[in-house]
Amino acid sequence: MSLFCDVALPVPLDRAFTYELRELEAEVGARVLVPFGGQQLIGVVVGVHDVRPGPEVEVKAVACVLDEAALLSDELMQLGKWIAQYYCAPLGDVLRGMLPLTAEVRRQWVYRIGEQGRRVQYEGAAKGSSRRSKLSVEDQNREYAVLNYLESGETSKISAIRSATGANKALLDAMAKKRWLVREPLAEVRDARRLETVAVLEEQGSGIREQGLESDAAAGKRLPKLNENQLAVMAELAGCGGRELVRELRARLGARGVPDSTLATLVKRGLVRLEETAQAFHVSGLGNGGKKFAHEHALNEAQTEALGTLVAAMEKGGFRPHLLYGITGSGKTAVYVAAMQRALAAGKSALLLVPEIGLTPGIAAQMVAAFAGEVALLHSQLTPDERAEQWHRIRRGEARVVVGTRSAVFAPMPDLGLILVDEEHDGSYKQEETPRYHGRDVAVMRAKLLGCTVVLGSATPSLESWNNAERGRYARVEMRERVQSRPLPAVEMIDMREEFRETGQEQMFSRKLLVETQATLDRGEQAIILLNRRGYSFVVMCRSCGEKIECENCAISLTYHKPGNEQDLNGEARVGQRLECHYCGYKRGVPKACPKCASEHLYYLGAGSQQGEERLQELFPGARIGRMDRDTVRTRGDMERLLSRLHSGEINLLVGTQMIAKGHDIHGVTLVGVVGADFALGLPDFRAAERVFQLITQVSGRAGRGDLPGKVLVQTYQPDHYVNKFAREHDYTGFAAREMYFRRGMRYPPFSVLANVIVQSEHLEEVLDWSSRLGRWFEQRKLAGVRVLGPAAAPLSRLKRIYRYHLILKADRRDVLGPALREMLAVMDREEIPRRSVVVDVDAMHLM
DNA sequence: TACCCAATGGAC
DNA sequence: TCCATTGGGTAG
Repeated sequence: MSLFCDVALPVPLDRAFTYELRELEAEVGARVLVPFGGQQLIGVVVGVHDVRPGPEVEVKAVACVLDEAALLSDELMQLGKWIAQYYCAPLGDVLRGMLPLTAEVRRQWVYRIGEQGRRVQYEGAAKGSSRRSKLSVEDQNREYAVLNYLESGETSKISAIRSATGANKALLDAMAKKRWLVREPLAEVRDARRLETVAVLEEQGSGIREQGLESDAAAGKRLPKLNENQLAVMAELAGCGGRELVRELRARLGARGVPDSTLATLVKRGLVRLEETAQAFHVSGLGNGGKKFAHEHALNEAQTEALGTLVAAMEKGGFRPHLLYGITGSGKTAVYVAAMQRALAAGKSALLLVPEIGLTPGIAAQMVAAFAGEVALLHSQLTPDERAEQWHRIRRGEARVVVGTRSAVFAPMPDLGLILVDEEHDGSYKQEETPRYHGRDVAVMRAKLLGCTVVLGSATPSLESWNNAERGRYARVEMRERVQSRPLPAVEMIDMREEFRETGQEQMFSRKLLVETQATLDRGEQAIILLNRRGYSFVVMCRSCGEKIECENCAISLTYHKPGNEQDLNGEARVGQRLECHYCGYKRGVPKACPKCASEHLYYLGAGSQQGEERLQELFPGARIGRMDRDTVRTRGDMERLLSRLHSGEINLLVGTQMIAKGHDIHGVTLVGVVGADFALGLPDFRAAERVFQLITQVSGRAGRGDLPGKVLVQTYQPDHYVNKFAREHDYTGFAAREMYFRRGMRYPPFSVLANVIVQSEHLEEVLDWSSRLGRWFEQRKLAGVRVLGPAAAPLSRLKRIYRYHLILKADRRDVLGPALREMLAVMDREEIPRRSVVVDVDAMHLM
C-alpha cells in the first residue's frame, strides 16, 4: 500500500499534484476526487509512491477513490501521455477527454452556518435589516431565513435550502463570501446506467394465470379475490412471457382503463414481483427503412482483394497501417463491415471512426444492421448518461463493435484488433480546442501501441497519408472500380468568365447548368447543387465608400439572411431579415444606409445556399426543392428527414453546402452542379487546393450511384487551375503528385511538420508585444531545423473580440518541433506571457 | 481554469 | 467606514 499518489487534474497546468492516500488504495489509471484550491476535482492517478514532497508544499489527502481498478488501461494511459507530449497539452486535459464520465459523479456544495453567521443572526434579529445593504428586502429576508434554517449547525444541500427558503446559489455563495456560511464540497458517485422497473410474474401467480386464461368467468369463480382489472394485468403479463417493463405495461393497460394502482395491489399480494434492471441499450433514430445494405451483396473483385489484404494483416498480427484508397462508390463500407466481421470471428473487437455521425446517419444504421446488439455508438449528441452507459458497455466487452466520431478513438475496448478510420482526410478529425489532437493520427498511434491493424479509408486521401503510402510506411490498398462496374460521372468544367462574356451579365447559374437541370428533372431524375456558403449574400458592401459591413466582434463580413422558416439554435422561428456572423453568432438588423458614410446604396454580393434555393424555385417552379445547410439541418433528425425525402423522390432538386457531399448514397441522383467552390482557392491556406479537390470529388461522387450514369458540372473562374484539371479526370493520383510538388517546394506538410502558434488577447497591444517577443526569441535562438514565419496578423485577425497574431513553425523533423515548442512555453513562463493567451496547434489543419 | 486574497475606490 | 469589484498569484 502506497502513501502518496500523483494526480493529473483537468486544469491547464503541465504537472501532476501529489496527495496523501491515508488508508485508501488507488491504482494508476483510477479516478480520484481530491481537494484542489477550494474546489473538489476529479483527477486520474498517474503514479503511486512513498516519497513525501518537500516541506514547501502542504500535502492534502485524497477525498475519495472513485474506481477500485484502473479505469484507463495501461495502453490508454500511454496513449494519453503521448498526446499530452505530442500536442503540448496538459495531461489532465487529455485524460478528461478520454474519460467522458462526468455523469457519474455529481459534485455539489453543502452549506453550514458559520461563526459570523451566528453573530449576524442574533444581532440582526435585534437590529432589523440594514438599510445600507445593496440587497433587496426579499433577499435580506431570505438570508435570515437561511441562517434560521441552518441554525442547528448541520450541513445542507443547496436544493434543501432552496426549497425551504427560496435562496438561490448566488445568494448562498455571497453569504459564504461574507463568512456567514461555510461552504463545503460534496461529491456523490452514482451509477450512470439508467434503471427501469420490470414486473415479473411470481410462481404462484403463473398458476393463477393459467386458470385465468381458460376463461375469465371460470377464473373469477375460482379466484374471487382477483377483480377484472387485476386479471387483465395478469393476462397481459402472461402474454409477454411473464415479464414486462412497468412503463410498457402501464401504457397498454392504461389505454384500456386499468388504473396504475392495480399493479401495486398485485405486488402487495405477492403475485407479481418488481425488479430493477439496467435499461436496455437503445439506438434511436436509425431510419434504415428495411433497405438492403451493400454488405449483403457479394463483394466484387477489388473489394475481395482489399478485404484479403486486411484480413491477412490481422491474422499476421502486429502494427501495420493501411491506406484504403477507394474511389467514390467503390464500396468501402462493405469492406469495413466484412473486415470487422473477421475481427470479431477472431475474438477481437473492432473500432470504426467516422467524421460526423449526424451527417451520415446511414453508416450507424448499416453497422446496427450488420452487428445488432454488439454495436456501441459514441458521438457528440449523446447525453452524458448515454455516453457513460455506452462507455461501460464497451469496457465490459459487451459491445465489440464501436462506431464513433473523433473521441471514440479512446473507446476502452478489450482485445482491440482492428481500427478503421473512414474518410480519413476529413477535417473534423482534428479537435479545434485543447488537446488539439487529430483523431486519425491518434488512431494510428493507438494501433502502434497495441500492435494491431489500422486502416485509413478515403477516395481523396490526405496528402500526409498518401505520402506515407508512397514512402512505404503505409500499405496501400486500392479500389479503382465502382461497385457493379458503374461508371464515374463525366465531369465538365464551365468557364464562368466566358459565360459572362457571352451573356453580358453575372449569373449565379450558367446556361448549361440550367438546361441540364431541367432535362434531369424532366427525365424524372434527381439533381444536387452545391453552393458552398450558407445564407443569402455573404457580403454587404457600400457602393459609395466601399465599406463592407463587418461583425462587431470579429474581422469578418456579415452574411445577409433573408427571413425564412428555419429555426435558430433555440428552436425559435427566425423571423425577419438580418445580418449574421458565422463565427461568433452575432446578429443585427439590416441597415438602411451605410453605417460609415450614410449612403443608401448598399450592395449585396455573393450568393449563398438560401439565395440558391430562391433562384432555383423561380427558375424551376415545378421542381420539388430541398435545402441542406446548417440553417435547415440542426439535428440528426433533420438530416434523416431530408435524406428520406430525397430517397423517396419527394425532393428532386437539392441545394446545399458541403454537407451534401458527405457520403450519402442516393440512387436517383444523376446530375451534380458545383457552384462557387473555387472561391476557396483564393484563401491564404496551404491546404486550399487539397480541400477544393476533395470537395469537388466527394460531391461528384454523389452522382450516378444507381443504375443511371451521372454527370457533374463544375462552374469555375479558374478552369486551368490544376485542381479543376485533375478533378475533371477523376485523377486523384495526378492531383496528389502535383500538389506534392507544391508542398515540397514550399516546405509544407507532408514535407515538414508544422505548428501554428496563435497569440491572442482582447488587447491589441498585448498581442503585438507578446508575439513580437516570441518572434525575437526564435530569431535569437536559431533552432536547428526549425524555421519560423511571422509573427503576423492571423488571416482571421479578430474573432469574438479577441485579437489574433500567429507564428508558423515549420520543422524538418518531428523530433525537433516538440522540444522547440516546449522550450518556447518555458520561455513564455519566464517572460511572463500568460499561457492561456498562446494556443499551440501542432499539425494545424488550417492557418486562419 | 477557478478560486482566493488583497488592494482599490465608490457610496453612505 | 463599509462593501463590492478587480486583478494577480496559485493550486499538492
